[in-house]
Amino acid sequence: MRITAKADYAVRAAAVLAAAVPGVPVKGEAIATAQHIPLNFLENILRELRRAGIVRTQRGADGGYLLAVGPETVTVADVIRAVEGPLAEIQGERPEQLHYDGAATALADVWIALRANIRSILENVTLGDIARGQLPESVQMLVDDPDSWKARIR
Amino acid sequence: MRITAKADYAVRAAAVLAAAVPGVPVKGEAIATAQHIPLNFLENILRELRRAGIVRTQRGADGGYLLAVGPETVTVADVIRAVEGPLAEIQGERPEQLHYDGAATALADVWIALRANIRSILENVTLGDIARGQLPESVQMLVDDPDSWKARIR
DNA sequence: ATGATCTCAACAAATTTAGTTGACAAAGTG
DNA sequence: CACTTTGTCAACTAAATTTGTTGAGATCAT
Repeated sequence: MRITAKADYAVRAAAVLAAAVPGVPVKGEAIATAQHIPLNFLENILRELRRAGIVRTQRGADGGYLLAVGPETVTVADVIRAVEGPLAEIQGERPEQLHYDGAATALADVWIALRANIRSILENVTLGDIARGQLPESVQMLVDDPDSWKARIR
Repeated sequence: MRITAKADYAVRAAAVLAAAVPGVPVKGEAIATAQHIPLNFLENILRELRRAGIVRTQRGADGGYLLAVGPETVTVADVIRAVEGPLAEIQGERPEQLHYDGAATALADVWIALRANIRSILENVTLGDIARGQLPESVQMLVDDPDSWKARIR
């Protein structure tokens, strides 16, 4: 269960746009230096966000990238899906398409529940939330629980 | 956020052992055919589960694999950690070790909350639960919610 | 001893990840 | 118009990860 560099970069770049003055384009290079993201790679990512309708672009001098929609209407899940596809996959299949035999039959339900819990975080945090530094209460409750911060030693 | 074939195989193999008659070894080949897992790959995985103290082995004729501990004391999270390392990583780092700048500062908390929600499923389902086909109520509630089954169209 | 079974290191093909490169297109400025 | 700035895009690539396979060996019960 890993978040790739690409997905992480995408959310961070989108957060920068969410925090920018509305209507004023932010240059790719400004995003790259602010978030320490390789510029060329970032441009690939921003182009995918544009194709997904999350980002708008302006070419030429004084050009750059802008959010295509309001920061409160785009969730982290939207951004990740735009660059990586489905939020949760098991061996490349969506959880609801699996079927297991014998002793493992109930495992399919575990994956369904897992995806539901992943969604309940990623679909409830918007770019605006991140840019403002104010997460929804249901998410903040988890952050405030000391247990959430403990690394489980293997 | 994907579950690899290896992690999926590991949980399914462990579920087979959890469902077996206690004390009687199950042959690798029996697990492989029951769950449609390539035998050689499965043996690699079972060896890792043995090193993690989850599985016990018996060599020779009438040998095979057994759970080293009670099925109710091993969680899905334990099995996945044994073969894949930490449950949730962002760019190879644990969530609590991240720090972001500027507009993305709050993103670190999102990853913490995400891991907490992943754990609340995977650390609360045991191999016994899966083998019996009876998941904990908090997990089953999510499975019973029709929303959990909908594929989000991108 | 013998056959069944697990052990282990090494190898390897395919895929994914994380980028880089270079030619091009559009927008604004002088 | 020429020129600079910026995004667009396809193609390429190195490294890591995933998903296995192979073959020689160790161990156990009979």
